[in-house]
Amino acid sequence: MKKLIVIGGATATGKTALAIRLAQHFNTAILSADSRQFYREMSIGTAKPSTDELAAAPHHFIDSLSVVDDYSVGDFERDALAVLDKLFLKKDVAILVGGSGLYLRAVCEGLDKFPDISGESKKTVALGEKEGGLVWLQRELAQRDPVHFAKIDQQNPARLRRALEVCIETAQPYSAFLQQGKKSPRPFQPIYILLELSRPELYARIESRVDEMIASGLEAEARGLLPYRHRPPLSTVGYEEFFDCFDGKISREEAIGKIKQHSRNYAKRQMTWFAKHGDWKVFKPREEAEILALVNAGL
RNA sequence: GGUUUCCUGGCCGAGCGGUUAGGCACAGCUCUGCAAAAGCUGCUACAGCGGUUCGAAUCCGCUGGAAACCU
Repeated sequence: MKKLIVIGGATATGKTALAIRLAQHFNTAILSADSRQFYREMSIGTAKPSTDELAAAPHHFIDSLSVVDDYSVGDFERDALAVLDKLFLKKDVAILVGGSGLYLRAVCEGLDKFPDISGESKKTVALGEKEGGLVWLQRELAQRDPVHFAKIDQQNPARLRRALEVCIETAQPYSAFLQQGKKSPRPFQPIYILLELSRPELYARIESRVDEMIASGLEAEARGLLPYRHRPPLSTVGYEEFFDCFDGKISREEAIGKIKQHSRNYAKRQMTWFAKHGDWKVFKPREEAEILALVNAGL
């Protein structure tokens, strides 16, 4: 059975470095599951691997998209599986790294199959929401899919929107697509490795990493992306704060402080996700020897 | 020394006799296609001391602190 080494962890825990070491050791390639490092226009603010790091091992899904492209977890699941199929023709081990929990899960466990949503359906929902707000979304979904409506967070517009889009697109309830038969089985076995740092260590690393980003020119990168600020990938820590700064809403100093703060908030959410999803073996970033031992034991 | 204004939770900030204002932070959490997103929960403070009142962050007095102006 082929093995997929899955490396998770909050931002700034050292996932990139570990992935490269393991890729070199097993002479294999890395698949990035980072929902922001896909975009070639966003490098400094996403802590993308450096040119040297990219040269140190083959990488997939870094710079694979432009901020004007539409992309979703579903697309990623499909694309990643395709890459893995090819890779496993020649290798017994591959590596999947990233901080986007849902993306990791999509590859390892799979999501239920949903049809693509047309622009029409999205427009219908957007218009309804614009005119009727959250209440409209709630009423519509309650009517079209009472089963799912009862289960989800009814205060969360993003959840309501998505379910409603599926209902409108397919003229079937969203819940009809859930667990329709089993998710397609994976031709590999994941080995889950979670990198963890103590809260103080993590926060200190986030702080210094943000300082490095600033020194490397994050502000200029953000300025260049100002025309794309309303594209989904730009709702990202490190960019939104600078947009506010360019708008004159906050000072540069405040923006930097906010970036640090929001990175901590983000890291906390990631930790919550990883704690609740998946069967992770937890390590400190320095414990490379132990990690290798674990992986070898699994081979 | 005198006059005036101000003092609200970690921070910002409403309030002007009877309400948990609210936002941010912080902490905890949710999660099947915008996921670095989006959402939920917790966090009852009014500088101190007296007084008025059925009831005071809100009115009065004293004390302390801050700012402005005057001499």
